[in-house]
Amino acid sequence: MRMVKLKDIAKELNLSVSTISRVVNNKDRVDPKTREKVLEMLKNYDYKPNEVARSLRLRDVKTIGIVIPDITNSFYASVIKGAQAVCRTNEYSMIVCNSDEDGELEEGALELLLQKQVSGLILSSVGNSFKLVQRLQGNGVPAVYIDNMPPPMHTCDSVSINNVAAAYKITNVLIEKGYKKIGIITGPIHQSTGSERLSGFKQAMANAGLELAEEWVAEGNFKIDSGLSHMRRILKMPVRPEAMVIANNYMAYGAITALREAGLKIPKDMAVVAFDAIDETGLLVPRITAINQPSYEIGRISAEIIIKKLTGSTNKKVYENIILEPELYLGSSI
Amino acid sequence: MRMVKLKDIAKELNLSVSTISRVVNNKDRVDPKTREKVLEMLKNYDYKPNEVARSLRLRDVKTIGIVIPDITNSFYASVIKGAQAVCRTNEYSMIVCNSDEDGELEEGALELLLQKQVSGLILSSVGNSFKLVQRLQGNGVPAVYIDNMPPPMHTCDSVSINNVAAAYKITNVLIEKGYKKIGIITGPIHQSTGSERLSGFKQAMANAGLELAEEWVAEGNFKIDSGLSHMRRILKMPVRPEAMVIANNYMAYGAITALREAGLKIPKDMAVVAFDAIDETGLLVPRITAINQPSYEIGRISAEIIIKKLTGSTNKKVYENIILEPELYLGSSI
DNA sequence: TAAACCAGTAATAACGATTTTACAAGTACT
DNA sequence: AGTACTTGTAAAATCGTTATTACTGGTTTA
Repeated sequence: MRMVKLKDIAKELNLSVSTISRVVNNKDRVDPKTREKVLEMLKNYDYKPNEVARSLRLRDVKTIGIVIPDITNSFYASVIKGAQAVCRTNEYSMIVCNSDEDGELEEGALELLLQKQVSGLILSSVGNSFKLVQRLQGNGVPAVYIDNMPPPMHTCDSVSINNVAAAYKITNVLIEKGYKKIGIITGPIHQSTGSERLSGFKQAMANAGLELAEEWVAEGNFKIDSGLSHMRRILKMPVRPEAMVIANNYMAYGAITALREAGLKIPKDMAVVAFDAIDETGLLVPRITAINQPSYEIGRISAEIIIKKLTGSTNKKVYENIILEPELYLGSSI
Repeated sequence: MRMVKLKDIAKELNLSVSTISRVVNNKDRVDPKTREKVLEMLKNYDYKPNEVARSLRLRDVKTIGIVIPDITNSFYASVIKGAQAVCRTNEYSMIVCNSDEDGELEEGALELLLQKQVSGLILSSVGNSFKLVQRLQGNGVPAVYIDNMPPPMHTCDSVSINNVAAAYKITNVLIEKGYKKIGIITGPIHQSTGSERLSGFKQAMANAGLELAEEWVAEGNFKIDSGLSHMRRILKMPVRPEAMVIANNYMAYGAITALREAGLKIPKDMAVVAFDAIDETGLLVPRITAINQPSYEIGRISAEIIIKKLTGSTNKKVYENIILEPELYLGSSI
């Protein structure tokens, strides 16, 4: 059994396709009596318009593409969930692509989305796909960067937190507690999240007049293993830091594991602060003090920006750079 | 700047659209010299076919739809990731829909996917959307159920674990350790996961000749709160179970929280076993003994079944019901 | 009463691709 | 030399919609 189409309904009622279409789309210029008849028949056959044909004709697929590094990271999952909620109420759907933290795969995903003619794009970039994004934008596709910002940020929309300020803030929490020997495991330096969090950390240290020990500054890759290995390495040093800032949740898991391996207690032997909701179970002891990004909101606002640009009369060339306020969660890890 | 299309290239080279199309699709019957010229021009303009038009003509959108209750649940996120990997290598994309555990929203999502003409469907159903799924199948769209099975399972493909056997097994782990007074917090009884896990539990109890105390059998809803409140209630009873089976990860978080509130230790005061990877951080103490579903595999195999049916010559009316072996993780919670 | 207008409908032309058919010129075969 | 086949290309049909234009009666207007 094939799907019933306008033509079938038209034939059944001896009407033209265009009339049926006008009924479906609730346009005027159709006799109330005819409309009645058509509506009944549509219901009989349970007619559902073919969105592919519709998209082609209207040149709009009503679909937002999202490319993120890892969907199993609850931060990104939550971003997606937020964007979804907005999409649903606006009858948009979402094509979700995992880049697996791989720049090539990210570009592949973007090309796919380009070909699929997505109406809008949400992107957390791990590579340098900026040119592709510009092409999308050139075709009238609004693009919102989240998490990692592209080099020339002012030519894109974005929704993020102020990573420099956030890192500054959480480092200061340590400093105010009296910690002086502080290290950091940050993210890849070529990603804005990595470099900005490092930068905020350094500013806080400098501002407090604290010496920054370069051997306690490690560049991780935002994955568990890198938190584990960097912390293991640091723990072997003749002089250890008293506290560590860890630039994301996964690396924190690894770092904490390294501390436990070494039989060290948090915060007695070393204090730990981090980024992202470390523990969605709420069961981890001690609770880790962390900068908590409003992930759901990031997704929600991103989708709203896109839909506003698509449906509203706002100028597409005017870009919004939304900075959200992260939440500081105070645990007992310091 | 609009997107360049076949017609533009054709005009530029004084050729017909069909010739360009044949070059793009690597069909024969085109002069090598012409092909050369065309290829160069395609590269010049960086031509990318419009997938919407293509999909309409070919009647295939090369897209798999997936509807799951909650993308922030790492189980489902992992399913998606597995399916994605397969989709990527086969140049399919995925439309992801959250049902938020709501039957109505689930149906809405399915209708959307139907209209979008998705090529295949992966579904974890929380309601009774079976009729809609049948309609999809009637249109030649392979549908794979995961997690929760529909009532007449033999008319659909499915990938799951044997929930009865798994519950039986993990209950037996408790029994072999010598626990006799055992309770359970299961999922909604109208969902197969809920009822089957309860059923396996009951079989294990009966088989061991243990008495089943009905007041220790609670029907939860797979969310944190329900684990919390049911466990609180059970802890207030005059006679407490010595061990509890919890039917999923979220309810386990709640149940463990209730135990901690009451100052009870696992497993000394009460043993706990559960379903799903309780702790992705690997930091929870004690580690919870649990049935671990191969979520990534479930996604991967689901997508493979769909793509095989779409591209292969397999009969679409022959359904596969894949039962995967879950992993038993032995923690120190018993 | 003829021109102008209107409501209701059908016919037609898009949207951007692929596939089928048609056709022209060149080559092979009898 | 005339037919048949081959090769390369163009033209047309198609996918299922929506939007524009054209047409048909009937009603209003000058």
